[in-house]
Amino acid sequence: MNLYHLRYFLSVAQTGSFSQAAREMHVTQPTVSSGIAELEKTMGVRLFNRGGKRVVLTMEGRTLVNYAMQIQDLVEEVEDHLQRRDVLPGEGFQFGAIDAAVTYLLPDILKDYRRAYPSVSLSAQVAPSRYLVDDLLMNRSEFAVISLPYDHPRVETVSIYRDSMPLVVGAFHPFAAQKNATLQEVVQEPLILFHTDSISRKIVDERFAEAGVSPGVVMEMRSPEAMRKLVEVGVGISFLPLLTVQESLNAGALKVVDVAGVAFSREIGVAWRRGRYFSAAIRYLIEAIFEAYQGLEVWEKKVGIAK
Amino acid sequence: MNLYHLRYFLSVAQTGSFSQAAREMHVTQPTVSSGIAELEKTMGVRLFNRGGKRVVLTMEGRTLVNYAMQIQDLVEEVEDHLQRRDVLPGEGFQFGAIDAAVTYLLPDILKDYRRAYPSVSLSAQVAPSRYLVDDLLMNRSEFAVISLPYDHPRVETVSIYRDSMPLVVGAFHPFAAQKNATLQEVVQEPLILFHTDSISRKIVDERFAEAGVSPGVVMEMRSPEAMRKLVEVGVGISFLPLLTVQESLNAGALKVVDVAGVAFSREIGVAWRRGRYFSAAIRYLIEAIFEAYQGLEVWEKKVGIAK
DNA sequence: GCAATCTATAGATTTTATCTATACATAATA
DNA sequence: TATTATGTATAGATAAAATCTATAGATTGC
Repeated sequence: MNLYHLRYFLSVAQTGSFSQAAREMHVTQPTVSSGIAELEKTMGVRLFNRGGKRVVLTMEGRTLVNYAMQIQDLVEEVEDHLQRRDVLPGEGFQFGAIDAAVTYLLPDILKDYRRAYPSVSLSAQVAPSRYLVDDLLMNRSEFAVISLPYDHPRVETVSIYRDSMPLVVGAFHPFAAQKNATLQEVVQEPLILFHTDSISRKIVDERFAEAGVSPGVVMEMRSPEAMRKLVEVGVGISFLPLLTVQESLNAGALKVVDVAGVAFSREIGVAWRRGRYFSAAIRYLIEAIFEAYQGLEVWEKKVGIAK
Repeated sequence: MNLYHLRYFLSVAQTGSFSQAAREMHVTQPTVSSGIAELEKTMGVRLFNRGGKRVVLTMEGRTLVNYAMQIQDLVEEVEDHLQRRDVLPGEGFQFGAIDAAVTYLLPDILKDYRRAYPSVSLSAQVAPSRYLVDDLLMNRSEFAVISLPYDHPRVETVSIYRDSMPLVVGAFHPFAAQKNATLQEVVQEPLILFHTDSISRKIVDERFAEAGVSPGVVMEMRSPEAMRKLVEVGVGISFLPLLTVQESLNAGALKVVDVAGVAFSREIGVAWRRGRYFSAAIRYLIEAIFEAYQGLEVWEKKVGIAK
């Protein structure tokens, strides 16, 4: 059974003539003849009664017409859907994002996205970068918004946002008054830092190492929000992304303290498995992120405009 | 797009592996690869993300899975239906029959048939033989039960029933008492005969012609039932099929009168367009007719046992 | 009966599908 | 970090199929 033969069959059924169907299908009459013959052979039934000016469907032929039309409709429908890159209702995809991204960078973009693709269900996985990268490598996520840098032979990244990661202290901490401090002073204080498997922590550690000092860590956590709270109530001080603490700064619950000669910052970027193909609905979201921030050109170069 | 490729595709989607799908489909892995590649090319989208131990469907791939499964189901269903010669609900066929056949010969057979094929809708066309043959030639009926003989190069016939066609008179007609009459006596009486385009009439005319007499026809009709009534009330006398008048004879409303030396009879048979293919549901009915009466062997010889 | 029109068939040709062999990439393992 | 096992992609050869041309055989309509 062959989709072309089905098409010939329907045309014959409709026109009542092999010759006319052949003209309609832009093939020769023997082609239609053998197509029908092949169908009849595999089905083991006669589909038409010949021998007149017109051929007439048998009962089995009428049965096949019923099915063939349905099959044909489905084939046309799916080709149409796919070629227009329509998304089936209920269809969706998964992506990853770190806490800061999903909380501060993406909300507006996701809101717009829902308007553009209302039928696409989005599933955002929120976790530390390294877990998100695992998902990428296992093909469980389409892409992820993670902390950079992240070096892996099978992962590509494009930066979209550089976020400073200043030293923040509670409003009543001694540093709050003096507005700046040296690294030597800082390591004397109880520090609340990200867990060692986080990229932000790695950045902090690198700066300390460059300066030849080692911090007195009192707590390690994975949740920046929790860390913010702890700093606010004076449990310790911390280097936290500006995105995370902006509100507390505005409210006066936290204060930024310059650390002489050392700038802490981390980048946030989009990461994906190298060579991955992006469906139109997914590419739309990624490109909306780049448009809102930066990196569209780099992305286009890496993925290839042609797509 | 090709049904085999769709099958490969579904297998890959299910197993997450081209190689495994190939093993499942009993083809080589490159066959699956090129099948998927061909689908992707004609659709213009990527269906799988490769590059891992397992391949993973893209959104478009998931869409195609949806459709491919439906298409596959329909294909299997129709193949099953046709190979088992099942009849789709509401499907049916048309056949022709003369009045006497549909009234006296077929009722029990049709009743049995409804039990064997309850979902098949039968449409019986009741008309004089020559019109029924027109339907056969135009492929509007599958077969017809008509009066014989009927000679046409494109129509085959098999006799199933020989019906005598005696002279019948009303209970109070003078002939009723004497039990027999000569043709010379008969032509003096007002005769009610079938219309000239009927086969039964032709038979009667031939007998008269052989005897060298010509009847005094007072009425020509197409309805044997109406003729029976007219004879009963004494409008005239008639040669009518025994099937038609049996009840009236039993009731005493009509009497049979032997006509010296002349036997009138007509045959009823099944006719079909030469070379016609019969669906199983139709053949079943025809063969039920032959089994109930006669002619099964002749039919099988003419149609071919192989079918 | 004849011309026109239809379907079937045979044989040649082209296209498509499949296979074998192998390259290349990735993931797991030592 | 190299190695092995397992996957997919690709090139070229082969097999299968679909299609075409040409023509025969049949039927309808004039």
